[in-house]
Amino acid sequence: MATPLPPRRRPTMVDVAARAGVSRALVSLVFRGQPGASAETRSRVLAAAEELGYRPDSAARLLARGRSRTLGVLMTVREPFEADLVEAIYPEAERLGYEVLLSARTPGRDEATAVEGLLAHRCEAIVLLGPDVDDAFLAELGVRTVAVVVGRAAPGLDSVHSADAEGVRQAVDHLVGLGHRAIVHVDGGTGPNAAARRTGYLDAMAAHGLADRARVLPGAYHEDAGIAAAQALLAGPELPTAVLAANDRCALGLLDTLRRNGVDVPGRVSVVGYNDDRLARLSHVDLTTVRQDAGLLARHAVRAAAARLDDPDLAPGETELTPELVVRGTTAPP
Amino acid sequence: MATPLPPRRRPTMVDVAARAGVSRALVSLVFRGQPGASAETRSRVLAAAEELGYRPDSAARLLARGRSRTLGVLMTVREPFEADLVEAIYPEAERLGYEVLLSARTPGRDEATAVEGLLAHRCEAIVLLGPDVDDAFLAELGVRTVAVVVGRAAPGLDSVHSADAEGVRQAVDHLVGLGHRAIVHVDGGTGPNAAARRTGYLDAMAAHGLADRARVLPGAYHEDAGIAAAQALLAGPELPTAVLAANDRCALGLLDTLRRNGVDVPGRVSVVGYNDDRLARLSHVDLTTVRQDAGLLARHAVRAAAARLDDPDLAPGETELTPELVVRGTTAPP
DNA sequence: CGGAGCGACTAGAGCGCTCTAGTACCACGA
DNA sequence: TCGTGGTACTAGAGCGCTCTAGTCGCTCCG
Repeated sequence: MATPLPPRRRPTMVDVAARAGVSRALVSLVFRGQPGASAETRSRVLAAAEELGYRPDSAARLLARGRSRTLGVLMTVREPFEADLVEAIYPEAERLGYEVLLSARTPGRDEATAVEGLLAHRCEAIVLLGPDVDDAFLAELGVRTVAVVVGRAAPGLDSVHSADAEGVRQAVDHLVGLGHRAIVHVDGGTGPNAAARRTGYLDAMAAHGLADRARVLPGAYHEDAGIAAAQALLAGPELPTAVLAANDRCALGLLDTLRRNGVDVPGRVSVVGYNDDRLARLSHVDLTTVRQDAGLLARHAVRAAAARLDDPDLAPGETELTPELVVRGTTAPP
Repeated sequence: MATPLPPRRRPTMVDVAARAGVSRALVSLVFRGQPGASAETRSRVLAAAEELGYRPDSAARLLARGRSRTLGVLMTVREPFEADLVEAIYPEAERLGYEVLLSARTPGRDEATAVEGLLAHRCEAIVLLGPDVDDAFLAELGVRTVAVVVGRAAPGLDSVHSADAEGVRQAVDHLVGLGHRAIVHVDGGTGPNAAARRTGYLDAMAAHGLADRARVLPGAYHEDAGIAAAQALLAGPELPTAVLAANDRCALGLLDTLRRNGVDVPGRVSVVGYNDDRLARLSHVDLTTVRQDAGLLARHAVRAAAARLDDPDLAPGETELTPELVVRGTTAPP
């Protein structure tokens, strides 16, 4: 019993072929589901593979076949809206016969690094979720590979995003309709689309003849920015009657800080978010927000990538989806 | 100008070698940072590669080299605590010379599928974050590859988790110390470690002579469970003075629902979470919770994987880290 | 002056697959 | 009898790398 375990080598096609008494090529055929093997042989091969615990090596497969049929997705690991997107990307990719590889940007790992990782693993196309990089980087990436940008426009590349200005306009319309005049916007700073949302806000205010009431507070796309903005508002001379946050996470920070300081929402101040991510929908949050349909965005992105892989000469397209205001419990007449 | 673009083939080592006027092998040497190339040649090779936009193909590299030096991580895309873990895994993996590939379980994509994807991409080891599968599956995986389980014990495999019973005990001690007697536990249902936390709670209560006051409410590891539990408590004959939630997300739902129903936290009811994920730390949440050190868990997990890859005969080990109660603003004397 | 030793470089096999171009065999029709 | 066409299968090249076993000049030393 002192025999050492055989060096538990991963079984290969050769092993399966030997065991099934056929050639390597036949095994390959069977595993690719191609015709040319009799039903009887097919099942013998499958059985042999099963017994050996064989599973095709995708590196070798990748190398041999020109294509990897793998989609790389660049994401942020703690962004609820991106989580919604990722969840919707998997089924659509599978439907089109693509695998998905995820790579996360984190505080210590920038987008370039994350993308390089995906590229080295031979992803045929990269889907970038809300990338926060400059257009030059994207353009260069677009030359090197197929890239689809989700969540913002990207000149020269395929992009899928929602009409931010339109979404913000709906939110402003809603608030004005309720009777609000003092409507503040906490913006997304230099984040993706922040500029679009900001100008959308300013334009919408102007359209209602409230250009002089417009007020933009510097913010960002996370809770802390909402907290800071709320504190700034509380410290100011007078609270606005409504706040339009850069996104839901920002709105959450804002909401909570206001409430903790005794400000009734929506009684005294109305709050509107942006994205309609899972957090906003939680019944205890019940945030009025602008919905971007994550499933639709994801499906469009995957399809754009697939279409471009099928035909590289396709002109890059910008898909703009119309967002939709979802009125919930954080808005009311002033 | 009608010349079609040359079929934008990805450049290979051969191209670089040709351009630099050296052999393929030399280029390989340079890219692996091995000695054996003069500084002058080295920079010529690098320059040629740069000009061509060459990047090593990791599929081919993987195939040629026996090892892929890639770690697969199974995660849930919307779990804040797992996000903390993932963020900590990257730097540690890099330090040890491993790449990281992420694969997400989602409602429509189970753990087995996610793991298969990683395996097909030749991950040498799989790190499973809070897997919700049975031990048989884990055991089988452990035979097929190197697997490290994070967040729960796994017989026969390497695992890294914190001492849940101990963490819960600290929380109960803290509450009892504040004067609480009516302490309810909203549990994690069938989720990983839920049982450990539940018995930890029951034991701790018993240790304080409060066995007959112990009360467990069925719950789960998400906000909705917290909301439901809060509603159940509010509908009950009498509110407890303290609630110990299954995790932070559950605590959050609970907290918010209580507050929205006019229950002062911590004035009337104290709430304790579990995990200390980023959400709990947000200043507007300020949750008293049991901290599991994500960074430490992640580092241990990566190191365990690496150690086992270096020496497959290593006995599998269970690392239990001691959690630590973090007292914040949601607990006070009854 | 004849190697030994060393640094710089190359040839070529092989990693586990895919895929094209076959071969072998069996009806079946003329 | 000989194709003819179809089905079942195989041989072997090649994907882009790595890595072992070299070769080719040098310098250096006894």
